[in-house]
Amino acid sequence: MAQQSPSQALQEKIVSLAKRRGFVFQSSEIYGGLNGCWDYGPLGVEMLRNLKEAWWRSMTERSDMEGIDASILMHPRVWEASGHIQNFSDPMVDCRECKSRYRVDHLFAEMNEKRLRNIAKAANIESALAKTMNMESKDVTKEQLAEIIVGTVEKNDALFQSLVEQELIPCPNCGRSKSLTAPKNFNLMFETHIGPVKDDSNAVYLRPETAQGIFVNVLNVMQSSRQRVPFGICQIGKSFRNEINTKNFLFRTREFEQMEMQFFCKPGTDDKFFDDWRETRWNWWLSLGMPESKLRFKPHEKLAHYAKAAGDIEFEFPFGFGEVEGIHNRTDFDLSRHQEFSGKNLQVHDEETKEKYTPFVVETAAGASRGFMAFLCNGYEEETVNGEMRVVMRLHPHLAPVKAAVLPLVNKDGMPEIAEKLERDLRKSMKTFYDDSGAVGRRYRRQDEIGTPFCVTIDSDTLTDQTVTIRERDSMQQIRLPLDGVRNYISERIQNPSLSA
RNA sequence: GCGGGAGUAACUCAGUUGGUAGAGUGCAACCUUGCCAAGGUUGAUGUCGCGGGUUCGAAUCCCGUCUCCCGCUCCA
Repeated sequence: MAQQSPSQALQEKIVSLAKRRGFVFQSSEIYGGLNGCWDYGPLGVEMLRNLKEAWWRSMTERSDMEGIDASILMHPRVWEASGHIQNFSDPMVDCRECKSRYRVDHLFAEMNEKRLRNIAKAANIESALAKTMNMESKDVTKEQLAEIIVGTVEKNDALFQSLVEQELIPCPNCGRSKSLTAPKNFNLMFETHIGPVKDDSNAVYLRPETAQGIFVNVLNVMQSSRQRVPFGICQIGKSFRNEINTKNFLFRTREFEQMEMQFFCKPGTDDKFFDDWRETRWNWWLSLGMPESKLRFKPHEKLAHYAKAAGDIEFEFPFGFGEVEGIHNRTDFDLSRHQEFSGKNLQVHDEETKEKYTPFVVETAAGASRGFMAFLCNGYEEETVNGEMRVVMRLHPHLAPVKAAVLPLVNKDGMPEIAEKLERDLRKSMKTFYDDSGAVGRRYRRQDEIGTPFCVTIDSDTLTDQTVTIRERDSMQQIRLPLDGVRNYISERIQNPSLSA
């Protein structure tokens, strides 16, 4: 067995439990699996639905919010407008010697000016560049130079290779010349084709983010719902990114689900809404049982091309802190671009000042798959009870896939019949599980492992006085209740977990 | 994509110098059991990740490949 850290062991235990109990399976496992893809099993799908439901309700139960569900396939021009066509395909090169990999644009961005000028000269683009920028070649800045070179080189692999051969582009890591491979294009969007014939003219993309489905529908939503700025639109849905490397179970996958909200507001109010949403979203994670000690808010140092302010809510996974939700001030970038590319007016009218403006957008984009994994990691706990190890998944009752298990203490004297009837009754209002196999203690532990908050046990007293015990997952304590009060009791405790027994 | 580790039952893992696979847990059935898992009896389940090669014979040796984990890289 390879040496592994405790956190690595923890992650493997969670992955193992997830499979064994039906939370998450690897995709296409009987065929050897598909890299970076996972399936949700019977318990996983319940929990994921609960998570999305909790998000949806918290977001839409307010007067300034509407929901949509946009198509995954969108007009290809959407991705030109969003910048994904340009920014989401980064040519990369490898160093044959030291095995380092670089993005071509990074390669030139790091170079000093002298080298850049030599390259421009060698590539014979210096004068062309000065002409297009309408200035003398000596006045062109280092950054502009790098930008133009990148633009030229990225479209011309032969040119790049000839520059490498001329020893103008050494490897930044090992310094060797002539060691870089030809640029390889990594398109981070999945491409498919509309219609039965595959050619470039009918290419479409699986969306790499759900946001654009909201932006392109902003007029439709405003007109149909009579919302006025400020207001938000939210959506839950799958997105796809052709990641170079998948990693860490559900954390970095090629197909993932987002829970996303775009809030449209007047320029000048965006900073306030950014702060408000950051706080709202932070508190949402806490409301589902995330301890503040395992969360942090990390502001972005380098901002994306569209953002004015951005930061991530990060959870401390076994492998370290990782983003579970991003909060971005996207400014008017997206709507302006769609306005430009579609030719449609996406401005709104200010009643007070009689001015027109393009709304600013504050985005909250939470990962459903990542959140799911975060709650599993957070809930997993091993503790010692009477000298035995107990594995308990401390999931918030809203998230728990099964809310209540019904157990006959023993399989005789009519206990199973009463238990079955109770289970049928409870099933109408919550997800339940009936278990009559083995000793009751073992059945409790089985439920602990999948995070079931309550177990109801029918015993011999039930036969005479119509009462049952309810055993609570975290404390393992039991109370006695009348049989006909069970449903209300559990419903209330799920609704408001802070109520004590 | 590079480097390192791993892949044998649902899970965790044994399997010696090559001789067609075992344990524990789990699962199923029956018995037992009256509140915190591992009492009893019986039973089922294996493309040894996949493909090829060497060999009379491969879980074991060789090559390729897939998947997972770690590090680098990447993550508009």
